[in-house]
Amino acid sequence: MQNLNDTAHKLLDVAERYTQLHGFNAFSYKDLQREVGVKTSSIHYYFPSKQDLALNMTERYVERFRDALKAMARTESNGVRRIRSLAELYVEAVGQGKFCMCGMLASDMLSLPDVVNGKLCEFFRLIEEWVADAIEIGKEQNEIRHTIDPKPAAAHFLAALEGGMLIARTQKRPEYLESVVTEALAQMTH
Amino acid sequence: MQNLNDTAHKLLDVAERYTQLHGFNAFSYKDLQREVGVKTSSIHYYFPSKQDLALNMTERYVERFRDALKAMARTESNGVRRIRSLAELYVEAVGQGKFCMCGMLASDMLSLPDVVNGKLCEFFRLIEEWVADAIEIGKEQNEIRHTIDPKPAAAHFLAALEGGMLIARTQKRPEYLESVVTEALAQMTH
DNA sequence: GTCTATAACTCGATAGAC
DNA sequence: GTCTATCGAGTTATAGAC
Repeated sequence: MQNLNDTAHKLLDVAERYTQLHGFNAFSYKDLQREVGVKTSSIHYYFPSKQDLALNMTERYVERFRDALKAMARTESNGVRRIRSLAELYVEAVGQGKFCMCGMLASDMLSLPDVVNGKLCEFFRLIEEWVADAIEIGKEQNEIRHTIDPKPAAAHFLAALEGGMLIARTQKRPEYLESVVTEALAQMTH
Repeated sequence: MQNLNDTAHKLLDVAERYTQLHGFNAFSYKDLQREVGVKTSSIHYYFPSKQDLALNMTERYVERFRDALKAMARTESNGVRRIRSLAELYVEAVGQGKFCMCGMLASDMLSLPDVVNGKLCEFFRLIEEWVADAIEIGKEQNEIRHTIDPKPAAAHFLAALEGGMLIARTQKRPEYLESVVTEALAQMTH
């Protein structure tokens, strides 16, 4: 991903935003041309096919998200608050009318190459394990109940996060997602 | 919805399946022509625009789902088992590689008319209230903890259901959704 | 109601000059 | 790297005969 120049990154930025707002199949190279100021034929120079664009976009996104998770783990040692800071990212995105980029791609999975689907699985597994770690820490800090099994609880939390985002966006109510997160944490803590 | 003839219903059947598998913008009138055996121009006779198709499809879906919920409530008086029977529908759909139709439309909401979006909100509210009722009953039957507040807990459960479906489908693992449901119920019950 | 024929448009993608 | 020009295919939608 680091072997892409400035123009390529701008193209991925716009593609990413369109994907989160409208879906990957709902924007065209012409949209990128209009927003970045580079002709569609030049876009094909960077990404020969739209599937190449999908793969590069997803790889960059997952890479950045992994870094963001590491940073959050570094700056927040409290398990529950660590989970809350992840949820903040999602709430903020919904506030901008966006859905999770990988969630959006997941809904379009049948029209995307398998390698992209693999990246989506990697993304979800990544967050799941990060949340499981945070839950484990929360248990050690005696804030999360000892009856909670970190792994399935993390899968459950991630599912609620993705689904809550989808529903909150539909209803144009970011508070919906906040309420889902609050309830999720309430059920896990004492 | 009852004022549609047999051909119209067949068209909606196929449109519904395509939407759940690929998304509303990922199939064309030509796909319907191939599967139903009616020319695309005839499809426009029933549904002048594709947005009309979207609205009719969604209205019929919500109407049928409402009936299915009523039937489940009638045949199952146990709150927890009632919730489980709803989850069964979702698990079965994932087993067929499908996503929730309204969840799929929710991801395409920006390309759909507002009236469809209204139907999606109605759908989610419908399920949420149904689940809240089931939780209330589960509390009365002393299976669900008295500390659980039905309304936010129902929103949380619905979110986990939708998100779990999305992730399970991505990973081609219906068991993922089953595990999410099991965890959700475990956290709510004693 | 269903058909043939076609309009009008958009899409991803390529060739080749600079 | 970026451009102009264009191809071929796909899309929704309409007109009009039967």
